[in-house]
Amino acid sequence: MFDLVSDVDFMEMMPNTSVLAPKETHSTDCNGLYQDLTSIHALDISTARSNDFYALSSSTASPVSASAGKPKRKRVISSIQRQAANIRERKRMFSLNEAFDRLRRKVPTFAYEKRLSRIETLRLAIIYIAFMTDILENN
DNA sequence: TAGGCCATCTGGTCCT
DNA sequence: AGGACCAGATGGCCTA
Repeated sequence: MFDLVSDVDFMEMMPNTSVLAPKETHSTDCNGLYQDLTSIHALDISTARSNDFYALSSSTASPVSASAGKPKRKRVISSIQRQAANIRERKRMFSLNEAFDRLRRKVPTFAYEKRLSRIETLRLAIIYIAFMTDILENN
């Protein structure tokens, strides 16, 4: 497999060619990792809120502010709050991946045998934007 | 089997 | 006070 980011020569690319028609993405494969978001959204995070507590950390291992030497307030959360935070984080990562999928569809690729990884997508997008900018500036 | 990629969990920090 | 964001750790899956 060639190095997609470093080997792609955009000067050889022309708009409206098949190059600009990226292969269908695999946004739903990934071993079912894009699980049913409806179930995630259906979860009622609000119920996870309760009489939670912050605690002023008093242990010796408590973090210390980088700027000041005073002990920092350490957040102590219940397991229910932790679960709610996990759900929020999953939703956040899901929306991030959706954005990556949208970007993948905008970035021209060769008939690629596999989906671009996130880092490949970003690098290719950078190159593509630079290429298009160059075209605009030279016209 | 090693390395790459990804999802998930987790705790810390920032922001409202 | 709590949600958003971030980065590190971990484990699973896939491919060369």
